Amino acid sequence: MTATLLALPRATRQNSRRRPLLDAAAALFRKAGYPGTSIRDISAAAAMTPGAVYSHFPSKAELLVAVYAEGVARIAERVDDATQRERDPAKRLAAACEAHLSALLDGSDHAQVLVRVLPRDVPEAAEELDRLRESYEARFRLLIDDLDLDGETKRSLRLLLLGALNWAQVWYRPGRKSPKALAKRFLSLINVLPATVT
Amino acid sequence: MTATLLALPRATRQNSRRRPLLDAAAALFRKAGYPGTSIRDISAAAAMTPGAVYSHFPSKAELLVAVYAEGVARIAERVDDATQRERDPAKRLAAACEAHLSALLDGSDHAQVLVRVLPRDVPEAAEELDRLRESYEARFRLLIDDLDLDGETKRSLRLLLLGALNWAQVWYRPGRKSPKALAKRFLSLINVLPATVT
Amino acid sequence: MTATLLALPRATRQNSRRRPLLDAAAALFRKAGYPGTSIRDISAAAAMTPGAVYSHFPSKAELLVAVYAEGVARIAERVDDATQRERDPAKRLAAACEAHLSALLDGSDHAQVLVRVLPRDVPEAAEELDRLRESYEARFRLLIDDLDLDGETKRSLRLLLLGALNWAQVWYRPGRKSPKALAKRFLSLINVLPATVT
Amino acid sequence: MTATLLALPRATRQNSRRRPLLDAAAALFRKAGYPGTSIRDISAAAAMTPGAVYSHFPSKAELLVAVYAEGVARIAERVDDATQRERDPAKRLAAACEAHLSALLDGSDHAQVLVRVLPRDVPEAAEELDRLRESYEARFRLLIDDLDLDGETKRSLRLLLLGALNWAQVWYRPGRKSPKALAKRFLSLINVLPATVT
DNA sequence: AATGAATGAGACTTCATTCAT
DNA sequence: AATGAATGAAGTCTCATTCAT
Repeated sequence: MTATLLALPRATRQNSRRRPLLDAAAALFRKAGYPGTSIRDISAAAAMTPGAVYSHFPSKAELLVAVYAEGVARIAERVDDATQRERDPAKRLAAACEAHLSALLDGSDHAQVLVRVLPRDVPEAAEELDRLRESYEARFRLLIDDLDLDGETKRSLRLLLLGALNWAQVWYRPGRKSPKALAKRFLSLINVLPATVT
Repeated sequence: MTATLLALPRATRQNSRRRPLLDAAAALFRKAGYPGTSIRDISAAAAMTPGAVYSHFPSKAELLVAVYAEGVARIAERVDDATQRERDPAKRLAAACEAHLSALLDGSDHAQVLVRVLPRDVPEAAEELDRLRESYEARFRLLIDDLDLDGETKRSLRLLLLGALNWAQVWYRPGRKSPKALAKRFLSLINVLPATVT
Repeated sequence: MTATLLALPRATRQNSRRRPLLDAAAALFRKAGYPGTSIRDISAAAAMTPGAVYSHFPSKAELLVAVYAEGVARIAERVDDATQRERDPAKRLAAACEAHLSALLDGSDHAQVLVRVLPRDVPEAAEELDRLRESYEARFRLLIDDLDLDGETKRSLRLLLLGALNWAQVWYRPGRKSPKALAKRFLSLINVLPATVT
Repeated sequence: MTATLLALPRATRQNSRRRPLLDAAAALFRKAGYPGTSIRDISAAAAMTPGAVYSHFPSKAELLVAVYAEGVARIAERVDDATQRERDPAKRLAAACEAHLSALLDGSDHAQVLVRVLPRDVPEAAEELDRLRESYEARFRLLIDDLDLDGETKRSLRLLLLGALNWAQVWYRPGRKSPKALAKRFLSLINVLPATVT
């Protein structure tokens, strides 16, 4: 058994505590926001000492960046997955919106942090966080580009949809209506999309 | 007459520093958010000592509540003003959206704080802040109630519009396009509104 | 009516708020101790502003001294009253102990402050407070001097009795046994006093 | 062996500053009382920064509780030691009283804090402090239970003795008479104890 | 990779007191 | 005699981060 442990690839052992740390941080950032979460809180939730956190991340802001990056990866995976099942551009956009909202309201803590913690509230990392968000939202640019609309309308449509969906985290309470159904409802109000998308 | 003479200066003195204090707080909360703004920052901006702040407000959270209340009053005034100029329900809603977005992006610091600082980030005051926001957003409930739509559509329309508008504070950069024009663009994408509203 | 008010002797009007102030201070000092009571607390309880307190007393410590002085006067009056009804020295001491304990546990806030707030906890006024206490406790010196005991025994008896009685404020809870009965009990344990004193 | 080597320094390091911290706090609490002692005072006396105190105790009140607990341990040890040398119940009680008074007037700062700081002056910790005091004073209950007295007399005797002894801290000045001699004097005045106890 | 103690700055808040009015 | 705002110092405590071990 000891032999097995020692034989594991170095990287695996090294990062063995990185995973729980990242998850604990994601859970707390989502619940209490970035300033509302202390390194002590995170380390306690991950069963470490505060100092140990710095063996994995050089600062609290970098830890947030890592959570953000994972959030992007997770939500992107869900959106990409939903998108690939459709061929019609409007249906692809609709599927993306549904997956997006599901992830933000119901999904992993990491994904929810994308909207719970806004870059402007973490000046030290704002640029990086914006980059990460943008790398994800680029999907919506592309999806909307496939629609037969003029440029200004495309931009407005993107901002309208993402804004309405992201803001849902402010008012959403679980139980009433599923995120998917909410997204469908929103889409049904858009006049540049065919009524058949949902 | 004597009473008037004695009462006036007193009333003036009493509130003389409350106004700059409130304004300084609004400016800083808008710029840096609630946790990003310290009592020291505020008192310095209002040319007071930190302790003096507590002659006017019993806590930082109560100071925020006062800013919120004023923000609500200011944005409500602008929206009400715009609304009263129209008779057609759809046009009234459109005017409200334009005024709302103008206030949030261009208007007084106090109004902008409504969207810059979210209740969930200030647990001690969250309930009160939510009440204040709701007292303002009730206007949109009423405006949408005048449209000829079913209840579920009304609710979705309200959430879609307010979400998209509120979220604009996240991506908006002054210069490009006016808040009013942005709002018009958003409204033009809504299929339950006549194309003539804007 | 106005005429009446103005016609009152000057001193009376001047000190009209001194009484409620003193009483409020006594009540709060008794309940919460000296450091546990702020000028704000006192002024609020007396329906004044904090600044107004300084129209009557130059400092918080001096206010305490005034309460102490009144406490001494009140407890002294009760003890003197009880004492004068007896002729036998031992009975006079017993009556004094009973009155003393009654005043400390049941009596006016002012008297209770004598034991609730100890001079050592208010360095600025310690000397004055000690003087006041001593001026009161002198009664017990005199009463015990009338007993037929040697000097060292007199001193020990005084310290034993006053200590036991004063400390009662620490453990006493109303309801069980009356202060008078408690004092009698204590006295019945003293061998230099005749069994008939109580 | 390796374990021992690694474990010892660690254990040593862990508690190395707790001891001076506790001692500094005890000394200051005894001298100036609880509200009269600031965390800054304590940390300075222990050659730490104020923040470092919180590596050892979560609050000032908890620090006091720790001092109290040690005070109880120390005075209890002295009383138990004195008690064990005697067989006769009355003599055991007398020995306890002498040890008790010695500890309170002459003993370690920690023990003196038991009487210098009263639970009622620290509301946040009052319950815990009372528990600690009671756990110590239980000894006197037991010692007095061994005397041949009725219940009410036992209770009065305990309160009389402990009160008189504890109050000594208020008037005692070193030099005149030893604590032991004082305790003997007090005991000699008690009629339910044989004259031979001292 | 981890510990736990420590730092140093800074957080909010309280308080006795002062003072112009 | 009173007001209410202000001061200035000090209060307890938190926090991200560092570092010897």
